Parts: sequence; structure tokens; C-alpha cells
Amino acid sequence: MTDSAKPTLLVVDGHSLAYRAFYALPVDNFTTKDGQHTNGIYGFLSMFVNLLKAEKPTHLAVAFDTSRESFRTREYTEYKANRAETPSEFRGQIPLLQECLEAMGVTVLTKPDFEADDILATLATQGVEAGFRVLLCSGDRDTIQLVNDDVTLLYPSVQGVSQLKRYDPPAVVEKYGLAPEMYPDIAALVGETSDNLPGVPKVGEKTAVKWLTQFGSLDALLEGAHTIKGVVGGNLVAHVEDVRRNRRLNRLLRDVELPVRPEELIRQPLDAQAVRDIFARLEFRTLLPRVFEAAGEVAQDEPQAAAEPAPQARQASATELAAWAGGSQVETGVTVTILGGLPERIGLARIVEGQGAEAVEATWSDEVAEALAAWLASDAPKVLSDAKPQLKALGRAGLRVSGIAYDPILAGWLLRPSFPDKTLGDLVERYLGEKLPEADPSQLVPETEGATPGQLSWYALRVVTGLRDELAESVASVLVDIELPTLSTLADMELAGVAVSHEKLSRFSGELGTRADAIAQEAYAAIGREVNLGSPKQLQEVLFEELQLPKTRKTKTGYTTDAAALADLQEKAHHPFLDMLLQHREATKLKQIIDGLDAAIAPDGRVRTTYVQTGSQTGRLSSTDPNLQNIPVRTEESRRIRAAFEVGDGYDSLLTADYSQIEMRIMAHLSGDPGLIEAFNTGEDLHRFVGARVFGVEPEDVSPAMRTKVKAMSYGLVYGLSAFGLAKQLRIDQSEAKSLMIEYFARFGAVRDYLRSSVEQARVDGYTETIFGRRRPFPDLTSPNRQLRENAERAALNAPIQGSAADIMKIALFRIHNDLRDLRSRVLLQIHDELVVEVAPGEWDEVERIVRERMGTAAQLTVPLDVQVGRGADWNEAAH
DNA sequence: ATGCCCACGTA
DNA sequence: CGTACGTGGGCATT
Repeated sequence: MTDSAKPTLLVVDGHSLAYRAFYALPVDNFTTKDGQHTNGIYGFLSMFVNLLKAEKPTHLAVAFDTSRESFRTREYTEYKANRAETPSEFRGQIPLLQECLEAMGVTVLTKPDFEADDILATLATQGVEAGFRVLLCSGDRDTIQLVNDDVTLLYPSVQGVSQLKRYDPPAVVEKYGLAPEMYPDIAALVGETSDNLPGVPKVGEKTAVKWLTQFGSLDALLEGAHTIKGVVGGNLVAHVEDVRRNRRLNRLLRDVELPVRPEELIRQPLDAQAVRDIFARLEFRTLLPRVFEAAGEVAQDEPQAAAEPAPQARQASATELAAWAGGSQVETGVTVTILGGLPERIGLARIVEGQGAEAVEATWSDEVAEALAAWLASDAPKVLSDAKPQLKALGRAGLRVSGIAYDPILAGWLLRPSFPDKTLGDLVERYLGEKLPEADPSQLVPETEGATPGQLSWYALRVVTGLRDELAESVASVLVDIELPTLSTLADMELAGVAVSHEKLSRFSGELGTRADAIAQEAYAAIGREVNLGSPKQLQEVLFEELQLPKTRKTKTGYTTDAAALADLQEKAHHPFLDMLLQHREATKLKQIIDGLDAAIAPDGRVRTTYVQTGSQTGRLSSTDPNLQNIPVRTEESRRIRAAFEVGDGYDSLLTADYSQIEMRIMAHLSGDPGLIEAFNTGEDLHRFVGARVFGVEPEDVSPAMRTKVKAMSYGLVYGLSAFGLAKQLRIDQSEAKSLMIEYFARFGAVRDYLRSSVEQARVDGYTETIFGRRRPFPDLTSPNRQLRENAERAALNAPIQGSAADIMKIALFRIHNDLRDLRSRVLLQIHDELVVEVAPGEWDEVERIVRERMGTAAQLTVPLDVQVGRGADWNEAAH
């Protein structure tokens, strides 16, 4: 067998290489937003994919140490004892790295009581016997002993992990002057400081090689030690036992018992979905295509699991379609493809037990619409993947859809709210292990046909089985009882849009533009030059270099210039520029919001947002294009923007309804705190009531300052606030914040007990749960990384509260939507705890009654749900 | 063109 | 060192 024809086995010492990467890469650039350090993982994987590309191994494994303990530490307790404690920031990366490798189809090997290099030695030995060309990659010099004609070592150079030096026998001889198998003899004489193995004093590599060459072997040298003259000779005699011990310890074991043979390490295809998931968690972007590329050759060689062929969809006439749809009680998959916002084609699919799959489809037409209208509006169960855009398209075509039994995208989000599968294709890969056929959009005449609507419906039906199996009962009820009814409601809200006055906006925008320009001129005058006031980078130059103002809080790229920091600066070192800058920020920010909103007004004068039902990890909605959930409200001036949201033509008024303090009420309910429950049942102002208890005064004697403090504390509780954060927020001493917290918890102890126990429960279960059973997993609650763990604890504290509030609002929302079915009034907006309804003439009383009733009774808590209702011609007016 | 960072709007 | 979001400008990168 020629060398090139031999299969190549690559075995990597994961621990030593990741450890080198950990020190080679700056941690600042490799930290996720949650605080997980990833520099070791990134550096290792980057090196690893380069290695795969360059060496194209046919067989592959990565070995790890299990711990610092091994048979060597037992034999010699001082072994590696001088090493600093492995940083926890590094240790925490190892399980994640292993997870990455497993997702990439790479075998990860560990063996308790042995080091990774013993695994390398064993596999190298077995590999050569089995006829492999073996490549080893390790950052531990002891592996040099393994090099021979069939075994090459790739050793990271000092410059970094990306540069690997190849050690074959000639390279070892050139570097050390001796054959590879004698390297441990050199090391035994010289010693290895990193392993805490002291060698013979005054003996370095040069001397060791000279002696070994002279005597021919270590044994011969040690026996003849007394013949060597001088101080070093004496040293050798005195340290013979040390040398023997060193040699025992640096011998790598070639016969470790392993669960696999080299032949079984044949490269496996990667699990694309798993790789995407873990890389998303680690926020690796550029690495993803490199990994796929490196894995490409393997994936093609490996036969895919035989995918069930998609049924050929029969092209049907309108009447055939209607007959087919109406002909069964089995769940039907429905897919509408959409063109320009309207239905273009429709496909239906069905899987009948024992009879296989069937699909029909048709190009959209008035006849099709008419034929399918009754069935679509019926309760016949339908599965739609990412249903909302399809419901909207059908809605624009004048069709209502009922009987939505499942939306796989929503189900996937409920299972993994932190990493939702975004497309049906993602779910097909996850649950079926198949690729959804996709037409290549870059090709004019695609080589591969994309799935047709009928086939997509069939795929949607098939993933439902896996999702149903995985969905816990409580979560399934959140899907059926909350999310699916909400889905149809949102489709109608998005279609309705909200009327926004271009006139009001453009007038305001003009004013703000003029003002911003004037302020900018003043600002330039204050510093004697022009800068881009919108550039934090340029501002830092001005503030901290030219004006020499005291430095603010650090950011990744310098020092912050945010509003809070600028206000602080203004107090410490008055400078007119600061005030100008703050005013300029305010004006330009408002103008930016206004102009964005103005641009979103459709020809009919209405703005239509998109609610992303899977847009949060807690159960809330999010709003995009434009975001109507962050329209300014806090300042008098910014409310002019809300005033531009008007009642539409043909309608009477806007109704706003919001829950007051819903999160604190949920906190009262979940904690069962008698004091807090009483606060809500007496009808007293919450913060006044709490303030009276905390400060031991009568409610009427609670000063504004006291009220502010307990209010901040109450809200902070919901977010997992610390004394530090509370002090910062209130600009008081940390000691005062601390005593405030102590006083608060002395009066409302059940709140603290609840918060503590709910995080504890989440640590045990691995997830939190809302009142209605919505779950959110928290794997990081047991992380060794403190920042990561504490972040998870705060989020876990908040999730049941924020999530329960979201559940309650959704329930109220779709019930109101249903109740309004026979009225002209309609819900337009949801802003987490607030709804905006457009009320038709003559319907006010009825609508107000419905809204109050539904919001007030969406959940039965131990405290009442208080609802504030307002009426006006615009959103600002209605808010009062 | 694309992606990251900063800053800031809401509940 | 307080949760959950989305947007837009600047700026470095491709």
C-alpha cells in the first residue's frame, strides 16, 4: 500500500489546543452577550477546520482530559502540582466545545484516570497496526515520542495555534538531535517545569543530547553516571532517581482501553441543525460556513438516511379541490404561496393511516377562492406552517380561516424559545433528518425544483408528529389555548393597521430638524469645531481628549457617551457642550422616530406593523417594520407623536385599555405574600401602601422620595435587582440601598422566599413555567461561569412573571377579538400591557364593557386585575 | 452590501 | 452588577 493510498487517522488533543487558544485570543472579542467566554472554543475550532481542510483525514477523533487527576498524580503527587488552577472561564468552555464537536459528527474521547495524550498514544499505535497514516495534533511536547514513519505530530508554534509545525522523524532529529523515541529521555534529564518534574540541575537540552549520543541510551547513561566528571556529573548521580521517575511519568500509555477502534472513527456527516443551534448560542457566524465547507466532502460521501419521497401533488380544478378538502376529517396540511400580498397558489396534503400521503394543489383564482371558502372557514382541522402571513393573504382575498389545529413554527418556538427554528426547513431537518427541497434562487433556471405548496403541506404535517411527541402537556395547551387563537387575532390587527397623520408628523419633524440644526451650531461654537454629534467615536475625542473631561464607564470600544453618563459629567465638570449634546440627542432621536414612522404610512393613511409571535423568549410579542411597541410616551413633547395616531375615517374614537401594575399583581399572586395581596385588595395606591409598610409611617405620610424608592425597589424585584443596581438607579449609597432592601423584605418576606424558591426550582427542573404552563429552559443556571449563571438567575426570576403577564394579555386579546366579531370596532395595537381599539360610532359602551370584562377576567388571581380605560380622538388623548 | 457597536425608545 | 424587545447611525469590513 502506498502512503497516499492509506487512510488517514487524525487524533487531536482537545484540551491542550483549546487551552492554548484560550490564552492566544483576547477574551473581549470572544464573549457572548450573555457573558459566555468562547475564545478557547473559537480558537480551537478555527484551527480544527483548517486542519480538516488541509489534511483531509478519513478518520477522526478528539481526546480530552477528564480532570487534573490521573494515574500520574497518584504515582507522584507533585505531578503538575505547580500549575495554576485551571481558570473557570476556560473549564466552562470544554463541555461546549465537546458539544460543538459532537454536532460536527466528531468522536470525542475521554478516559477517566488517563490524559488525552495517552489516548493519542493508544490510537496512534493501533492506527499504525491497522494500516493508517496517523496525524497527531497536540500542544504537549511529550507526544514527540510517538512520531515515527507512519505517525506525524502537528505541534502549535509559539506564534499561535493557527501555525502548526510538522514533526516527522527527520524534523525531530533536526530539532532535537535524536530520534523521536528518545525525546522522553531528553525530557527526563532536562525536566519539565510545566509538569513540575524537576530535572538534573545545570543540564539542558544540549548536554542531555550529548550524553545520550555518547552512551546510546538513558539506561546506559544512568549506569555510567559516576564516570561523568564535574559538577554536572555529580548532579546527575544525585538525581538519578528523579530522572527515572520523570521517565516513568512522561512515557505515554499505548494500551489504554478505549470504546472504539481506529476503523470506527471514520468521519461522520455533521448534524447541520445541531451545529447551527450551538453556533447560534456561541454567537459564531463566520465559523459556520467554514465548518460546513470542511465537512462538505464527508457529507457528500455519506449516504443520507433514505428520505421518504414527497408525493407528487395532483393539479386539481376548483371543484376537485373543494371536494378533496371536504372529504375527510383527517388533519389537512395547507400551504398558501403568496405573491404581492395575495394568494398565488394553494396546496393541500393529507396523510391517511395505512394509505400513505396525498397532495393536491391549484393556482389561485376566484373559482378556487369560492370553492374553498366554506371549508377554510370551517372547524375542519388544518396545519399551517408560519400561518400568519398566509392568513393575511387569504384575508386580503376576502377569506376567513378557522380550525387552525397546529402551526409547527409556533410549536417549535414554545419548545425552544431561545433558539426557535425559523423555517419549515429547519424543522424538517430537526425532526425528519431530511432536507426540504429548495430551488436555488441564484439560478435563472434552477437545477433543483423547490417543494410545491402541496409538498410543503405534506412536510408540515410530518413534522407535527415529532413536535407533538416533544411538547409537554402544559405547553401543548399554551399552543392550543393561547397561541393559536392569538395568531388569527394578530393577522386581523396587522391587516387593519392604525391611522397615522402625516401632517402632524411632518410638521413636528420640521420643527425638530430646525431645532437640531440650531443646537448643533451652538454645540460646535462651544468647542470651536464641527463634529458629527451622532458619532460616539468622534464625541469621545472631543470629551475625553480635547476637553479632558473625566472618563466615564468603559464600553467595548472606549468610554460611554450615553445620556446618564453625560448627565453625570455635567454635574462633575460643567461644560456648555454637554448640555447642547444632550438636547441635540433628544431632538434628533425624536425626529428619527418620526421620520421612520412617516415613511411607513401606506397610501391609505395607515401604518401596519408585523407582530412577531415568536419574537421573545418569555411569551411576549415583538413588533417590527415599524416597531409600534416603543413609540415614545415619557415626555410631554414626545407625546405629540402619539397624538399623530388617530382614529380612522368612519370610526368614532380610540379606546386604550391597560393593566395597571400587572407584573406586581402576578408577583403578589405567585408569592402569596399577605402584605402585597392586601395592598392590591385595599385599592390603596400600591407604592404608597408599600412605602407606608417599609418606612413605618401612615400611608398619607409617605413622601414622594419614599414612594420613588419603594417603587424602584418593587419594579427592580421583578428583574432580579441587586443592591448595587438599586443604588445606581436611585443615586443613593449602596448601604442605603441595602437597608432599603432589608426593610422591604422584612415586610414582604414571602416575595423573597418566592423569588429564591422559583430559581431553585428552575435549577432542578431546567426550566421556568408561567401560570399557564409556558416553559422557558435555562441551561445556564448550573454553569460554572458566574456571570453566565447570575444572568440566567435574573432571567429565570423574571420569566414566569413577564411570561404570565404576556399569557394573560394574549388571552384577553383574542377573547376581545372574538367578542368584536359582529361589531365594526376592532383591536389595532398591543403594547404588552395595553390595547388600542378603534371604536365604531355607536359601539362605545358595548366595546368598553367587553374590554373591561375580558381583561379583568383573563386570569383568576388572588388579587384583582385592574384595567384603566381611556377614550379620545387620538392615542395621546385616549391615554388620559 | 453586511455586520457590529452604541445609544435609546417602549413595557 | 435589572428583564424583554427593535431601530438607526456610524464605522469597519467584505
